[in-house]
Amino acid sequence: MPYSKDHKARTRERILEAARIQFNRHGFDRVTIDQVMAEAGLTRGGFYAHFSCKEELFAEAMASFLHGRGAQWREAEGIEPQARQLIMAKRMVDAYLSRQHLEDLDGQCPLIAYATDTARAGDRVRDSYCQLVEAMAWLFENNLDGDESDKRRRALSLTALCVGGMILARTLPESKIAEEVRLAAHTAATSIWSRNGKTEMPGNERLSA
Amino acid sequence: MPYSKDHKARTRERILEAARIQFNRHGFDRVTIDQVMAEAGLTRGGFYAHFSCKEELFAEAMASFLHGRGAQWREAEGIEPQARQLIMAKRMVDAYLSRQHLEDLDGQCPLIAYATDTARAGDRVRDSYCQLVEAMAWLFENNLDGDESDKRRRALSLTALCVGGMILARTLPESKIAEEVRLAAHTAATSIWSRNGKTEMPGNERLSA
DNA sequence: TGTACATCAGTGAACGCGCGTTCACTGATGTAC
DNA sequence: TGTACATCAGTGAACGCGCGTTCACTGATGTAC
Repeated sequence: MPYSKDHKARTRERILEAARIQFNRHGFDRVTIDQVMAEAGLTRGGFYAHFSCKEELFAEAMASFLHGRGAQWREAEGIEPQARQLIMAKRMVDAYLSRQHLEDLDGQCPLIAYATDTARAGDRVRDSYCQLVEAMAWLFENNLDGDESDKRRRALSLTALCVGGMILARTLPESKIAEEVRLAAHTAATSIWSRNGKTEMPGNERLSA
Repeated sequence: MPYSKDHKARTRERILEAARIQFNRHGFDRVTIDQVMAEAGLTRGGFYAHFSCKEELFAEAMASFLHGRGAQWREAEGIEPQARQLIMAKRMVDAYLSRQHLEDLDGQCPLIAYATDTARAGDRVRDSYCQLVEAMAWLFENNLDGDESDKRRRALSLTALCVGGMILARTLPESKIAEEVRLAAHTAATSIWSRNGKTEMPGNERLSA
């Protein structure tokens, strides 16, 4: 057994991290395998010893966020999943919708950067995306007050608001409105996490169909 | 002057409509000019008599939505911009977050389908995107109650919630959670449009920086 | 301790393909006479 | 009314380039003896 046991595993991690950053910056289609491998200090040919195809790399890079860069981020922001207190949900919302997070293109949450690419990709990629949504919703849900179904609903709407607000702010040209959207989303999110108990139900039958 | 006056203009519209649909389905990078032109009943070479490059086509196709397919959609949903009544904001929210809209990939709002592609494109494309955001926020703003700055804020957060909820619902694998997100976003949006007066302000100084 | 060997992570040239863009040409149409 | 002509929207072959993927090879390293 040449090379130490975890030699290949560490190389794989390097490729994944390089890929995650490149995909964040340029999107799936505009990142080449050459680019990723070069960024990881390797050459093209070695790629297929680690991944079966480019799309698998994408799915794995997205999945790596949760326990990699995402965990660092949660730690830095003082987000402890098990805390189970309202203050934690607020901290999440504040950090997620912060200007720092908006500007940190390399470290940004994949839910923001990969949405459209994922919608057009295969099941494996979409499953990775789904797991991140579940993880984010879970973090919110476990740190809200109220009855179960209401907590779940509010957690999911917070997720939609955080991700949606950041996607818009990132997509709009750097201007007044991008900031306005981010801040408006934050205000609305603050209002959702601080409101306990019931919210109005939609009255449109098409929606509950 | 061979060909009637508006002959070329009509051809251009055909190309734009074909492009809008193809971009909705497959995204900017995966749509070829061949594909668009064939869909419009033309051949490759004629393209550059109408547009200077592929990205210009993208910007124009997005811009064409507002007065084209988007106008049809608003009409079908009974959304009259000038109505200035709360019920109109509700109708917008209901229609935007409806299952019909989610499933109508070809007619879907570009804010949902083009977000990530736009974030990586040039100024012209981003300006088109910005105009659509402004238009949507304007529609909300003019149909809400409350003081001006509060209306604006709620209009922008409704926009973020509608777009974000739909992007997530579209990106997640077809499953329970995709529906949950869409419905949760709708519940939260309903709560925002029906709430008049002040909402809590964020308490984090970083956000107002 | 030192040497030969087997393993396999990584290399880099090559393949095949498709795409954006260009350009010389065609042919349908409105107009001048 | 009919014909020759000018215009220019649209054609389709060709160019140049880059990318995902393959594959025969290299060479660094741990192990057996």
